[in-house]
Amino acid sequence: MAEAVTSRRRRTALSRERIAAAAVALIDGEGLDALSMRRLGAELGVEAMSLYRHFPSKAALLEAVVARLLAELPVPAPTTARWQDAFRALARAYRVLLTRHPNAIPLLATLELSNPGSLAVAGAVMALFSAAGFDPRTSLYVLATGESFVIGFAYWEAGTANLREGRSAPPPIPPDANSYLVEHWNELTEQDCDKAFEFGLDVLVAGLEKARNT
Amino acid sequence: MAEAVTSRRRRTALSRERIAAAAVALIDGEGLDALSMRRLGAELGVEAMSLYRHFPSKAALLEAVVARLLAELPVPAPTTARWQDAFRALARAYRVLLTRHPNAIPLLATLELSNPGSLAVAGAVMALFSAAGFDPRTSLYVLATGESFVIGFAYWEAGTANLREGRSAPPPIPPDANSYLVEHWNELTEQDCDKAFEFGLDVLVAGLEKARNT
DNA sequence: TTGCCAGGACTTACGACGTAAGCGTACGCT
DNA sequence: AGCGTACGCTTACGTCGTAAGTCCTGGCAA
Repeated sequence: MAEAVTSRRRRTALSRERIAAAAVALIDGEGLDALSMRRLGAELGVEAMSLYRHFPSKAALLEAVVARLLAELPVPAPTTARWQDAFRALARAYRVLLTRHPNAIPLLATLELSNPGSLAVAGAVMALFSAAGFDPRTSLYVLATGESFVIGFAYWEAGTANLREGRSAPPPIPPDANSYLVEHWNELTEQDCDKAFEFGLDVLVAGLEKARNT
Repeated sequence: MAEAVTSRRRRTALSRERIAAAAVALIDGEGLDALSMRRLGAELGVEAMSLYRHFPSKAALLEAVVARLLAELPVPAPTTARWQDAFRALARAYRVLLTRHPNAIPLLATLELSNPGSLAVAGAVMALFSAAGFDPRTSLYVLATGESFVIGFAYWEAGTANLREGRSAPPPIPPDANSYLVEHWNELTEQDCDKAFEFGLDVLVAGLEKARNT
């Protein structure tokens, strides 16, 4: 009876990993608001309070969720590639992460640097830029600028999603809209977020190149 | 009895304006979570349900809060100034707004473009950049890039506040931190957000100048 | 002046939330 | 065989947003 020893346990045992995974699935599938302890418990075939055996609070659970999401982001290794390319690659990877988990954006946006995963990435990024010739203080500013752009862009993308997909009132142009707005309404509703992101990336890289030479 | 005619009314009458103002005050003073209908009612000397006479839902109230906050942002008028200066001025003004209401950042970050105030600003900004020689589509990208940076930076600033003010564990350096991180820990804890923001602004403007000439 | 009406605040109630406290049980040791 | 403990369950409290209905009061018509 080596295998079936545990008879049929309640399903498979609860664990931090399993709980966090279910939480991510729930957030992705039904939004951040759907993630309540009771609901998450139900999803796992368990009562809400059972989860507290594995996490001291919902906040702790959310931390684990963030860590799990951040693990999807490859920490950049020291590389021989041009720093411009490394920067672009990292920013794109971060955006992909946020795009795959749009409902988790607020979680990742309010990231405290106390999060170990977050610190690891931050350290690697700063090392990368220092190696590229930026001084440490400036490397930090570069990190702040890059991360700000990616996070902010995720909100932009989410905030204009209704517009782009025409899910809000067909043309909700307010009557008092300024004339420029009406004239170029199409630009707003037909915008291409990939292109906008790449535009921002180009701007940042060009600006950073100049900053590096001063 | 021209004045005291209404005898002593319950205080001063409730109104959308008064409610929204109290909501902003409550958010600023005690955080977004403190804003509950019951609590807000109490703040106004009134029961929670009375507020529903003036707003159909809490979401509607929050919209009014956002509108009120956005009204603090001066909509840029067409100007003869260099577009670089106008861009910087607007970004700084937005940051000031977010800094004065840090607890409201999530509200402003999730801004849908359906918000009239938001649309007005967006239109003005795009008009400004078009006048500066960017084509309309590119003007939109510029708007997206700039707003993303400012919003994202507000989160960065909020997320590193504990670190900067040393309110978190004195040095919460994780033991497995990469060596670069340990070595330059000071850069993280002593960072100057004003300088970081200005750095990002410089980068953006330089990058935009280059984008304009291509 | 009297009477009515409507607007605006109050009361009560429901289901969901996070979580404190304590209980029962079945597994893995010795 | 017996026991300790890890882990899930139950109950309960105070909070939330808000649906539904009640009651007071001030302003106007007659």
